[in-house]
Amino acid sequence: MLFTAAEENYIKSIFHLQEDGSLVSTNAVAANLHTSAASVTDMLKKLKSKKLVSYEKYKGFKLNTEGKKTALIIIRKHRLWESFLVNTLQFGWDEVHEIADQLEHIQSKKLVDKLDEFLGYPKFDPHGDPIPDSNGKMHEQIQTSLAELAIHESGEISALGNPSSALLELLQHKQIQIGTNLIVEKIFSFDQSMEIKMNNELLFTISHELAKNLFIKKR
Amino acid sequence: MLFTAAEENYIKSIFHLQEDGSLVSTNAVAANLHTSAASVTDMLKKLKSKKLVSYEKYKGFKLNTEGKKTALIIIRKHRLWESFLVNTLQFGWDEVHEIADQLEHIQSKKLVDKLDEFLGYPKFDPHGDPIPDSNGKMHEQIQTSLAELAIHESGEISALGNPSSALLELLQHKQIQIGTNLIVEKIFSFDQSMEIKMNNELLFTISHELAKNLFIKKR
DNA sequence: AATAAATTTTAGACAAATCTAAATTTATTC
DNA sequence: GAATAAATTTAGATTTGTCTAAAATTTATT
Repeated sequence: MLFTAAEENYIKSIFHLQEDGSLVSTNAVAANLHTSAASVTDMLKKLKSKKLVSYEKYKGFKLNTEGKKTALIIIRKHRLWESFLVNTLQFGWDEVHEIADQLEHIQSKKLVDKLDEFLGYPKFDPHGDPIPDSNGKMHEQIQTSLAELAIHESGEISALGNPSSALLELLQHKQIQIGTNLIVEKIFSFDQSMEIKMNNELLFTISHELAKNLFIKKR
Repeated sequence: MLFTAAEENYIKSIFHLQEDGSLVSTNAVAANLHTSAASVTDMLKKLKSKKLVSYEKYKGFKLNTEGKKTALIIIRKHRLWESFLVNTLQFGWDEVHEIADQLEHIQSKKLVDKLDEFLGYPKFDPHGDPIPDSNGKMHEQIQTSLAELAIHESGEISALGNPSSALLELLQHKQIQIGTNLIVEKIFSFDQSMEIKMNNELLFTISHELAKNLFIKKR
């Protein structure tokens, strides 16, 4: 099923506003999209007829299963394009949102999947938000970042937050990879840098910035 | 000045139809964009009011200087995105046109310039068409068709005469692409078909029809 | 519980881009 | 050069997405 850019913007907005399973209000969406409440009502009728939301007059609304699936496809595109803009084209993380808001509406599943592959299947975008995979599944942040580990805790590196070329270069040089075992030996309160023992032998100092981008399966 | 996707499509179409400085007809644009003549007339009034075309009722029309400048910006975007899709994301050159037709409408000069830089400032797109630089200047290329080469002459494929999907499919299958080096080994007077050695190893027979559609930079 | 306030929906209008059918202008042919 | 054909424009409608103002409904407050 294909949707217009306007429809997709409403779907995305509703998704972000229905944090848990709660109902969303007309005014909330209107404020979020900088549009009028009347426009939201109009669009809701359309989304209801397309079976993406459950909605009854005056009672609030929320995305149904199909609507959520659609939202995740759009969010996947948005976050992959943001990753591309920051990691590949060297944009600052603060200047990519507007452009990604346009790029997310490009219609081509193959393009998105090839972009994902090119970027190295990143799990998180430059803002640290999780990127849904091609089935709409997100790596829920059950994964702990290394930065959240306490002293003497140990685990195994399971994912990279943001596989930019700069990060990959650093990891390559230090021979850190997915599967590497580590234990936190010390944390300096001054800059929150950590001393980490890798595979029971090598001792590294790791910046807080880097630690936030290394995801760990605890043991 | 910003334009809608619809406006940009008409501007691009008129640009391609006014080869030299000739006037373009309503029907020609309608056919090119698969729309009705009435729609073209409507849009022409709009483009005239925005001072992009010179146009008088029933007399034909053409882009003025500002219109041509705008067209070149759109064409630059289209061809850079095609280069990205083929060179970076490994799309076949026969499957990128539709996607580039969407991407060319993304509004961000900075994005286009950064993409250009990332791609290494390419002068020609995967179909061999010249890419305007950020000032709208194109590297015009004096090209010979393969059919005009004499025996033992050599060169490099630099463009396609008529990149139809049928032609693209043939080239894709034979792994012939822009940049492929070749030398004419033999020409059969019977049907003017040629034996061509590609990249100093592969030997192909090429029909006169195909040779006329392959443009060569001689060496 | 009645009234006031806030929220939401409806009604009617508008701009963009498109269409079909009819009218107009230009081109062609006998 | 008049009749006919082709191309172009106009007139009137339609769809999408938006708006404002008014009406309907829900929620909050005396």
